[in-house]
Amino acid sequence: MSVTIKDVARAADVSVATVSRVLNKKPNVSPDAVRAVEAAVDELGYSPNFLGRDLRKSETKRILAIIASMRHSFYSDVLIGMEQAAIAEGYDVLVATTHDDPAHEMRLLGMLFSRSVDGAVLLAPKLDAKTISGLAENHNIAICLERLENCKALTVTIDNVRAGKDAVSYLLGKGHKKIAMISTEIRTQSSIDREEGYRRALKENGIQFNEQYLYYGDYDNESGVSGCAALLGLKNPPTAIFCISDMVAIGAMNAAIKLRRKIGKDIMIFGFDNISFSRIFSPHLSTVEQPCILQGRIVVEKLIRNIKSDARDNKLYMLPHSLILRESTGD
Amino acid sequence: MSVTIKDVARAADVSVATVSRVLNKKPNVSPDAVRAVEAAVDELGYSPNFLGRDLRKSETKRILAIIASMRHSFYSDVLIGMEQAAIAEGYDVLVATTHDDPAHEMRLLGMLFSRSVDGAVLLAPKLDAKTISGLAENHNIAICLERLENCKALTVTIDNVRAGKDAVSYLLGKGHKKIAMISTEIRTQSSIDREEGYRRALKENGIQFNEQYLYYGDYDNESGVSGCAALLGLKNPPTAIFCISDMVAIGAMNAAIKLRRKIGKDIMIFGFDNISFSRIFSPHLSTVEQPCILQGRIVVEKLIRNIKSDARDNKLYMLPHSLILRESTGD
DNA sequence: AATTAAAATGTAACCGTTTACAATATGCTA
DNA sequence: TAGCATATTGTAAACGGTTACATTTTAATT
Repeated sequence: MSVTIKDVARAADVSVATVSRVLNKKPNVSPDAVRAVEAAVDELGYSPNFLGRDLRKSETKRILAIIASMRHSFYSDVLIGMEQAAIAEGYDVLVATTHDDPAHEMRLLGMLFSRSVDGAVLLAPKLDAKTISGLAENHNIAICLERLENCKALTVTIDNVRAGKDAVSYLLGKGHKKIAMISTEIRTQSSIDREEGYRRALKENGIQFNEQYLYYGDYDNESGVSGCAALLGLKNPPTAIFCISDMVAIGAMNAAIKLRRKIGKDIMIFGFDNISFSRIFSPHLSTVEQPCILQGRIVVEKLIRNIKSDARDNKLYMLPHSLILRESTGD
Repeated sequence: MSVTIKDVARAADVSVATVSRVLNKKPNVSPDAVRAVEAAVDELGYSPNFLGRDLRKSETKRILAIIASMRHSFYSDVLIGMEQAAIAEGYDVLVATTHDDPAHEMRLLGMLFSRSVDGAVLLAPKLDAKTISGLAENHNIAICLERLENCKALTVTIDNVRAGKDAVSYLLGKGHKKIAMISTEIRTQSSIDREEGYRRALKENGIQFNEQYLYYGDYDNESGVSGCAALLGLKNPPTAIFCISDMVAIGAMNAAIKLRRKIGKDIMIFGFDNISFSRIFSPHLSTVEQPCILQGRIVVEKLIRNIKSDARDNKLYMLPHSLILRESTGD
């Protein structure tokens, strides 16, 4: 059917070993042989079957990035970082989506178990810590953009407690005392951590936590709309809202505008992620920026180190975040 | 090192053939053997090495989707459709990004040539028609979301000429005579086609094409901003603008707002893609919707059919689009 | 020219599966 | 119980590469 290394060997009148050596640019092969092989390769339009190679070498030089969906655009930057690091080491990055289904996430991890890839990075996993911990003992798994409590697996993320605290502290510093938060119903660790940061900032400034100021939704726009509407409808409404994501923050701004509040004046809105829309939407959104590209680069660098060595680094790495201040907080 | 089918065979006290039969649920294997093998598999934590299997069977049951970047969120829906069709046929879909670099696109196609995947779908390819035509002769390649002039490769897209014509005709139907278009500098076929649709709509309604009304930028927000500003700055400004993408349209709306035009009244804006932001942004955007999920599903169905048979279907399929009318055209 | 080291090449085993084919075990019929 | 069909099992050859090792060729040294 398809042309193999044997066909090339025959055409070039050399052995398969020589062909392999030429193809892999190994030393100790004569210029004549190189020419003959290259000619045969062109002639026949040969390209090596990686299944054979990968099987023999027991490595694929491929890393799988497992993401929930392509909707969330900041995965894009993480991917860029992952690819930079991967290409530098001669690896390729493949992406697969779980559509928020832990079962599908597990199915995709099957590519790792079946040795179709050398390692996998879970971007914001849906599987629980215990499961992943177990798998990470025997496989090259890493987690990025999220941490899992009590999960012994290589993890690269930011310090969401600090990030939440920084954002809220900034609002406090501007003199706000009535600060609300729109968080998520789903208890991801990043939400828990950002909430914890919110609480700590209040506490350290001697402000009593107010149950009514904590609204639960999801990461999407509609949650921001309904959350903001609910919060501003309170008898004693907040003057600032810290949102779990930029999408939520944009929803919140839309709701505030509809209620004729002057954003950045009557009401401050703080987002999280610094998605590209946060500076397209008017007013421009203040937000927390994660170093996405860097996280991607680091996680792949460390994962590849794990793949290459037998000692497994399964530590937690937290990278620095930063605040981006724009119109929505009056800046 | 790692546990193989031989280890399982030894532990279950059967031959590797029997293990393989159990694993693949082949008939004619005794209940005893099934039990023994399953016990051994659990015991040893065995999972089959697909490199071996794939090599032997010369198939991977994997399809690669090659996209420019994850920035453009509507790829997400196409992916969903692709996965639906793939999973129904027992295939997996992997994604890889080119970052708009044709060389990288070619590198990724290498996964196809090296038989690491059974087929590849190019979502909006950057390689030229001739190159792809050549490759498609010997490989299972398909194109989606874009067509290439004179490219003999399986293609699934919409009729962009009609789509452009429909959008502009709608504006004409509302009585507008001065209709501009913001297109792209880069001559992708979809841009060319949508422009052609724009021209045809004008022509059929007896309106002279006005060079000044055709602005060239890219697919991003900033092009919309500068394009709209330029168009509205003309001595004889248009009263409606058809934009090559929703991102551009949103930029255009931002510019129009800044210039204190009432969108949907003083100026109509029409987008393309129906991205989720088009109904979040205020005013809501009128736009052309492509059947993304359907395109994904169809392209994979047909690609898998090609993979399974030896006859190669390399025709062009155009799926129906629709107009979504919202506030930005006064609806 | 003989000796020897170095360079180039080839042979064949191996990676982990699947599967054609052969061999054995089982059940049924007469 | 022999004879035969059928069900179950095992053996070994692929699949397409890489690479250790053996072998041949070439170049260098005397």
